[in-house]
Amino acid sequence: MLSKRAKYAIKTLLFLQQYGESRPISAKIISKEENIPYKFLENILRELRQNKILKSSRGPEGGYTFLKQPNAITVADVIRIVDGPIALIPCVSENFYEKCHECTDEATCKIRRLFSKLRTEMLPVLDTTIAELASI
Amino acid sequence: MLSKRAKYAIKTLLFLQQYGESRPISAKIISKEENIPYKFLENILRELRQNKILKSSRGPEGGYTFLKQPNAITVADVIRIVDGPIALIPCVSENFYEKCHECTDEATCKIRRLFSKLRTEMLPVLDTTIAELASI
DNA sequence: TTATATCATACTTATTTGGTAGGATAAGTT
DNA sequence: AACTTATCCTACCAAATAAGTATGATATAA
Repeated sequence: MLSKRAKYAIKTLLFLQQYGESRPISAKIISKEENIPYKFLENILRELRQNKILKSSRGPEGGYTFLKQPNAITVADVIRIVDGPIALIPCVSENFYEKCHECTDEATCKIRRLFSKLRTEMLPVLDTTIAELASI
Repeated sequence: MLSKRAKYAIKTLLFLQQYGESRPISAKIISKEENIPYKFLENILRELRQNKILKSSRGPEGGYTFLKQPNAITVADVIRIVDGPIALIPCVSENFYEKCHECTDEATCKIRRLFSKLRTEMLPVLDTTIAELASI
């Protein structure tokens, strides 16, 4: 399951794409409009900034805008930052690889093979950019 | 992420497919061979039995065999029984549908649209049967 | 009758998720 | 300078879920 955190993050980026082209948008506004708990949103925004997706400006009229362009940010990027791996088992993850604890032979593991295929099918869908997603 | 429970369940079914055609296989053997904590495995086996995937026989020489045939059990079936929905957000799940809490309009929700497509891509992969998976 | 299994309920423990609290810091406005 | 509006940061907390255990009852073949 996608976490609320990730869902909020995507919603936030879609909101910024729609209203934040020129001026920064504050967490307060996003929180109110997208129905996201304020303090929780702050955490998410910080994470997006630390990962070079957004930039921020302080003070009145401050808020958040894109650092990376919306047509260069994929949904997969956001999920990886916020939730971690796309793959459903760690041993087929490209970005968060981990050996399965009980697995004796990765090369012949049938589950691994299936979930590797699954990841392969999932990725193109999640490689949709925020810009594309907004215009769907 | 796939839970360990689900992974163990699939491994168990693969094991039965390989060694349990004729005689029942005990939890003890599966536990040892597949490296699954015994008592935890018992829970999983019970769930699979209650969901008409396996049947059991008691006493010495007892154990578990298929009730449903391996070519009629899909990986998706197992995941649904053990973990719940395949879909990554509840509002696009066929078998475990739930409205998203903050969502105002499901019909126009772009996230919903994307994750609906994602589910559509995932399903054919997970509709692989245990029999097919064993012979991959 | 004994050994080997499943069966059932309940409990525990660790991790993750979804937040909150409280205050520091920066910047624009008056 | 004071005030307001905002981000920034660390830490904490509560509920839910995941993963695994404990204890004992029940059935069955030898």
